[in-house]
Amino acid sequence: MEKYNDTTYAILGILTTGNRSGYDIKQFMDQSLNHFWKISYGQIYPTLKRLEQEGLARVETASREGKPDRKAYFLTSKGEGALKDWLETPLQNVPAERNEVLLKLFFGRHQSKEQSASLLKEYKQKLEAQYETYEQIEMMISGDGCEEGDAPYWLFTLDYGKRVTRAAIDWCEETMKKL
Amino acid sequence: MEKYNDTTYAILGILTTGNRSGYDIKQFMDQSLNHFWKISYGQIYPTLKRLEQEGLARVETASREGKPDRKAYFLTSKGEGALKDWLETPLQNVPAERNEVLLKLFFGRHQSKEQSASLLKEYKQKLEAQYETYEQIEMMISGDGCEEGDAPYWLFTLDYGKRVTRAAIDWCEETMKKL
DNA sequence: GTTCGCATGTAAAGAGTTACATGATTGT
DNA sequence: ACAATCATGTAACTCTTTACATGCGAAC
Repeated sequence: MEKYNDTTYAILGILTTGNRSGYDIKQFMDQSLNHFWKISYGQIYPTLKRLEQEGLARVETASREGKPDRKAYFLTSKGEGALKDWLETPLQNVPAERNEVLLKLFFGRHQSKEQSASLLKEYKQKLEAQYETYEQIEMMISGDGCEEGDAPYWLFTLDYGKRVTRAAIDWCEETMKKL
Repeated sequence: MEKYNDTTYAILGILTTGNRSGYDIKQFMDQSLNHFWKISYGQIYPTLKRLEQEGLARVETASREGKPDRKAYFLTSKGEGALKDWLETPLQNVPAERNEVLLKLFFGRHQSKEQSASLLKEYKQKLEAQYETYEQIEMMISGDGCEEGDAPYWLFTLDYGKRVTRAAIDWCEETMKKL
């Protein structure tokens, strides 16, 4: 069996949500998975092509006068199987996130306390904005029938984002005091 | 002025700590920056070469009979300037960390509750191991004269790691209950 | 005698972003 | 007129890892 990377499985998974075209997938990702998985068109379109070539998805091309074609991708049973296989595979690595703020603070000895403080302040603001975004998405999902289907799982991931972001905000505050 | 990426600045910064060779840099990174910045030899050696070519560092090669040469790199004043300039530049992006666990949980509808639970359990174990690693490094740094020099800043980054990891562990526990 | 630590480096492959190209429609 | 949204896609570039190549000395 071919090997795919996690990004490919992300796309495979999104196809189960009813988002069918490359464009749809990008939209959906920007709204829902953005806090833990980003992706660009430069990956989406070639990946969809490959999925189709290898029988994990089939495509329906709708020609619409004037407008560009709209290609809708659908998972095949082989595709569904591949997704489930991947879901079952144990975790490989919990990869360290790269954090520019920590990297700069690590070398903070070489700058003034004020500079370190403004770095933390800037970071805190971005984290707070992120936190609000999570709350907004949460409200959108929570609305209708959130006890069923995908919604509970989506809310779990948002809860993660909120908790971790909250912890980071607290750290910013505490660290500013210690400087 | 040339443009460098954050990885290059990480190496530049490490040169201020007294770690001089490519090998030293890798060792130091694996011990101290591992939780927010990883790097491979494939990046270190070419980067050091470039730093030297562009005058940010100079190199002293020690030929030792039998053994391979040992190259020690030292920051030039130009290199120190470049590091300080980078430290002052505002944050560009707080890039979303990619998280395989969240990605799998997001599509949790397509697997059994038991499978989702074991995913979380596995993740929790890795996080707890990570937490312990942070505590061990913390103890090593805390030992001698930790009020001076780089130590306080290094402890800040470890505190971040601990807080965020703790939040993630809590989330694992809570989410397992909700499944 | 084999593995581990020291110590350097390169080549190839994979992953991912950015910029570009095309072109219709809709709203300001 | 101009920008935004819809919609597809490719090429070039950057970043990063992995695998390989070399070879000594010490420990087991």
